Amino acid sequence: MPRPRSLTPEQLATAALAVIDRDGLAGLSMRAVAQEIGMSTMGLYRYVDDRGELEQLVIDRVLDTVDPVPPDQDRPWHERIEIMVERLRGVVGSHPWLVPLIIAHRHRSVAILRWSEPLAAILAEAGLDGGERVIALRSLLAYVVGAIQLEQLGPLAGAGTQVIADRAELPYLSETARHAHDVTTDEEFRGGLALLLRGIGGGDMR
Amino acid sequence: MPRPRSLTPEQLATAALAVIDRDGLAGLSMRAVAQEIGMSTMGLYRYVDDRGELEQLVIDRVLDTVDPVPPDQDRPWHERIEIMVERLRGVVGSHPWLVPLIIAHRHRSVAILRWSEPLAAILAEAGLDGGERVIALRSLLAYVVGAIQLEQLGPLAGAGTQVIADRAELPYLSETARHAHDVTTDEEFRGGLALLLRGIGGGDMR
DNA sequence: CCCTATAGGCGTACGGCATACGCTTACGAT
DNA sequence: ATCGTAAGCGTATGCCGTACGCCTATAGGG
Repeated sequence: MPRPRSLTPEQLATAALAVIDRDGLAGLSMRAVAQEIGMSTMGLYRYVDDRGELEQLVIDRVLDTVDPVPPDQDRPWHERIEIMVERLRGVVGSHPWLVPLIIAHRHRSVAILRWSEPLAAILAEAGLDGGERVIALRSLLAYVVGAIQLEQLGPLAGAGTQVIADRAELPYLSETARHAHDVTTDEEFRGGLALLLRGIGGGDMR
Repeated sequence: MPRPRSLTPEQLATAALAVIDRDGLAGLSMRAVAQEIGMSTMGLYRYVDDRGELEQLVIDRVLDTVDPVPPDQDRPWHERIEIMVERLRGVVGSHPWLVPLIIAHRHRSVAILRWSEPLAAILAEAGLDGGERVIALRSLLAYVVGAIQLEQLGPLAGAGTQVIADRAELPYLSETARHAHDVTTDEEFRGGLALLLRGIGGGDMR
């Protein structure tokens, strides 16, 4: 009977994402999103209760693009986990600004659960049960979350690493930093993941 | 010749930390800190250029309390790494509010470098060189950063885990969640770290 | 075809934030 | 006693999220 809505939640999320991609997370405000859409600021509040809900909309929209379909069962389990993890990293890595948002709203996102399900299944298939599986799953999550942030905040090949390399009072650390250029971002991520997977597999990648 | 300063940077950091511990990170503002000290808001700007510098002061003050002294050389290398990592976790864990600040300002903190140095040394002693050591060090850092955040944002024993346990459409994940109560926070953290260390050690903890 | 209930959309206003700018004032060296 | 310097403060600006109340477009019933 009344006036119909003129906006879908997707359009809202898309507009907010456009603002973030253009002006960074600091540029995200109710005013900016309203202007992006061409609506008044307060008009947005017909669609979301508050700013947090808009943020949730954005991260849902992004995380929904992570493919949750279990990879080919013929591959060894550690390869399958690597595939799943790389999918998440790929999606999040293409919107680095909103990593903090994802961290903050992670527990309210259904997409991340749908993504975790095949991970849990693969771990079960690898022979992990009960507490072992809990720990393996959480460790993977911790590694992914931490690695993406490290990558985004201070890339291995960045200026910060060079500063470390020049610090004579930290011999081992600076020597390590000097080798950082040999390691690409992808190698770093996959290398660390491989270490974790080797640990999960008991060392023999069974 | 001119009027002397009435505040040390430590006092400033202590006041800001008091505000955070009392009112949370959201309660941290130049006004709040000024009030805590008993000074006007703008008076603070004689000591810091902007809010970011005050945040840096706070996290330096906290991270400076992390013991960087290398542990007893007689212990096996993986135990020594565990000791170092637990020291960082202990300090950060007692100020959970400022985890986001630490993440954001990590690369400007000297304390974290002083803490990383023995870590790099121990890894070298474990036989890791060049790219291998780079990856191992970054992985440890990524794990620690991620695990502390996961722990703080959604404890394994918390309500979020229960919600997952009840989701019938995610059988493996919910079955995993049902075992979460068996795992304490410490076990989770050490368990994941042990997996990573096992991977670093090549599976045989040599 | 008009009427009207309903919800969409908007304007204004409030309190809080960081901080630029300029003034006043306490102080130590002369 | 005087004066240059830097400490500390008051005010103002332009952001922010959002509570509240108004106006109006619209679709269903008459």
